[in-house]
Amino acid sequence: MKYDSQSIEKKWQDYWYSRDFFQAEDFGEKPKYYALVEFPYPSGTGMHVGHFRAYTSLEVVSRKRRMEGYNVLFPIGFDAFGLPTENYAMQKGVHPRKVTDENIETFTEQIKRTGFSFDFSRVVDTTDPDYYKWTQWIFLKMFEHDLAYRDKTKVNFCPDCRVVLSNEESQGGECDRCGSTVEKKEKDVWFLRITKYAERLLEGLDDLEPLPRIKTEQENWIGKSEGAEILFPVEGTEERLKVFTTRSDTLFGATFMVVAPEHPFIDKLAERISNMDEIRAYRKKAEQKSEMERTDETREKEGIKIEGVHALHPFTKEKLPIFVADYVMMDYGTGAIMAVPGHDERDHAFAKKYGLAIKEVIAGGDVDKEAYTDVEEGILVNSDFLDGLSVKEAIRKMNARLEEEELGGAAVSYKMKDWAFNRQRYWGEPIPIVHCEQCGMQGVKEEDLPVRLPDLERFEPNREGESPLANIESFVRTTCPTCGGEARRETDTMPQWAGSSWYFLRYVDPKNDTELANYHKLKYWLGVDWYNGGMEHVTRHVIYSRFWHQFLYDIGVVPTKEPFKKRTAQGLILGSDGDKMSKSKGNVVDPAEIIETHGADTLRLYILFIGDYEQSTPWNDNGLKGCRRFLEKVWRLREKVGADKDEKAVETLLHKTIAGVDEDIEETKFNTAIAKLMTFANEAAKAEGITKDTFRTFLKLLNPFAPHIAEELNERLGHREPLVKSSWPDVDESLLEEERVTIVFSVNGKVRDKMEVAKDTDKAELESMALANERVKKFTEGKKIVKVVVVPGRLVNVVAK
RNA sequence: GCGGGUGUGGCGGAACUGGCAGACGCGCUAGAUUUAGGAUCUAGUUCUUCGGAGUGCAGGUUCAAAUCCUGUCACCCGCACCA
Repeated sequence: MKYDSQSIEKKWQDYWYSRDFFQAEDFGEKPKYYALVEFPYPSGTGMHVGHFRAYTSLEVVSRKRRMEGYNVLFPIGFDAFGLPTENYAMQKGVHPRKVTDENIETFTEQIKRTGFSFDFSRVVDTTDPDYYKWTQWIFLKMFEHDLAYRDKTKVNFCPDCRVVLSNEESQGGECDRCGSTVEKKEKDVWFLRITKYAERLLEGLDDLEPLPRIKTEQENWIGKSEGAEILFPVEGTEERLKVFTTRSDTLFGATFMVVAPEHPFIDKLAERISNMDEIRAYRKKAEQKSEMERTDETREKEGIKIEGVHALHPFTKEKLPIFVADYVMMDYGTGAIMAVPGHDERDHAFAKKYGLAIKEVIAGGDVDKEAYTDVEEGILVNSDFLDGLSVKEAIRKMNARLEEEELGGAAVSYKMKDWAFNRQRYWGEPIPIVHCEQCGMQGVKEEDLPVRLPDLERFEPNREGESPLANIESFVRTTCPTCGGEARRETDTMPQWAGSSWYFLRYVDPKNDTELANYHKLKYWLGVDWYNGGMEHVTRHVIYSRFWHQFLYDIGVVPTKEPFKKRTAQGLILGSDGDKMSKSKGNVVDPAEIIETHGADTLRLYILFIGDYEQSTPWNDNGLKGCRRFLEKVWRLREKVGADKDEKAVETLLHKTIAGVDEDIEETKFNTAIAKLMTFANEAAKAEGITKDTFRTFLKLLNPFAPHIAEELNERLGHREPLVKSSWPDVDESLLEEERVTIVFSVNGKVRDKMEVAKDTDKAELESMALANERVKKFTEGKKIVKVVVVPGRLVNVVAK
């Protein structure tokens, strides 16, 4: 009978899904295992092969864990708020709710047709009021703990459309919709005080088991740098200009100061500044510059001297000119720097351009020519009480001295900024805040959650750059939860990151309507044992969820400090032309189509066999066919079943395969695991016959990868117990050892001959065998044998001159 | 610029702790089967002047290097005037 993947797959999917085989059991007796994959954004185009690559890995792990006797939680859900749905709704006039529901249905169907063993009884949808009620609840708690606050920022604003644009919508300073030049508009927006958690987010990385690069990426994002803050008095005023520096040792080399254009110090001293007009013009120019322009490192650094004010060196009392320059950023450090041209390259270039003094305070280079930045060798000079010290010692001494004299002291700065947490859009969680003229900003009462999104006909933002919600009087008008007076609702919604920052907690207890999840259930299931997702999410998404989790831990809602124990990331699947898949290039592979033509098992297998799991790799239709051929070969393999006893070679190989497949799965080396299954199938096909037990063991190994065909063959073999309920095979260590091994004979490191010998042949014996070997003799002829290296079980190397 | 990663046949990729480079798959070649094609099976497939040479390139350590060290080039990812 032919291998009919379509009917087999349908049959087993019905069987599994109708019997709840994949439902996780709360407080089950078995050891728990929580495998988590990033939930998808249900777009209208259906699932992408990237989704499949992300899910098949932990799908294999989950199926293996169940066979190993674990109580596995392997959930799925939908991160369904977001711009694409809203834009689609705007264009077509269909409500985002309807679009979302349809897309979720399509995704669910595609997932089921692949045979994934998700627990479908725990599906979450971030746009469901029963879900976003808790997203809002967490926000309220953060608001109560002063972690959510409002502040002004500059947003991208299109003067023609009169809407606020995201960075993606305003690339190159032009509005995505109408092409007008985007303006920067000052606006009150919401921030989450993630910087308060910077140190803990850094520390917690030690408990995560990530790939080294994931860890360094998170460290870079947090961007901790240790240095000092120093106060510079401003001559003739009470003002003191605060700078952050990592090189407080070079303080005596500071010859001027630079402040960011936005620095409030400029406004404070406006009256004393004689060239304020010039500075205002420069400011305006800097403001119009896009981030890209301002951060273009090839651009010559330029600035403007502030006339009329000087800073004073805290120790020497020397007058230091102050410049404004846009290469200093307001949101890093203190927005002001002391410039040490002798020992900083940027400051050096700046000093040369404006003819400023360059002072050497660390001996070792020629500071007239270039900045000397070495911190290992240099010795302090021209630095009063620091002379003769190394850089390290000088920093320590200077920081202590600064503290003593109340001029500053050691300080830490983080690159990470607070998290801008709102959008002027409809399709997101409403921020549960009420503005009352009497009481100010008030959180909505817990019992009034969720603040539901009102039904809308039109989704365009209003003309002042506010969210479409601002147009709905019935939504906006409310009463103050504190004084009961008239009040207005906040109309901004949360960004897409919100719902995805805690979804893995909800899977644990998805239907709970009195708390986000029951504490005892969380205690049973957390932490997530293995979390897999895209490389592009390993910084932001993982940091954001860790931040929320740490906060929830602090207020006693979750029992673990960190949410995830292990994080991996799959590489991209490129189009067969080696380019990123995109509609415009026409190189997109549609997984739904592949399932129809080749079958789900073939797709599952190929997507893991395609290459190194963490590396990006191009799609290849022929490779896909190869996987289908392998399954057909396995299908025919059952004709070999019936031997009473296995050939010794088959038996050994089987156990090697068990050990190898097991290890490879744990190390995310799925491609080699599949290669090992192929090797076994090839050998078994060559044997006279194989036993029924051996074939069943092989099917168990295949089962996590290609469960439909494995179940079908298992059943046809006459086994009553389905593989989904069977146990993972054990390795018989005694069978792994082969009795005979191949020894390589080499001369001067070059292989000259090979020989099969008994495994336990000793060193002396191997050496004499090698020296007696004809080929070895030929290559050592006329030479003197200097040395013989014997590695038992592997090789003999004869060194001859 | 800084940090991380990767470089191996025609292609995707293997190679434990330094010990037979190229597993497995694709593609290709020849043969069998077939009216033919497809499918399947068998054999072969790094290059080669048959001495050898060969893991981006140039050195080094070692009896032995894809693997360790130094330098260098290319590509990818992240961050980026970070004080």
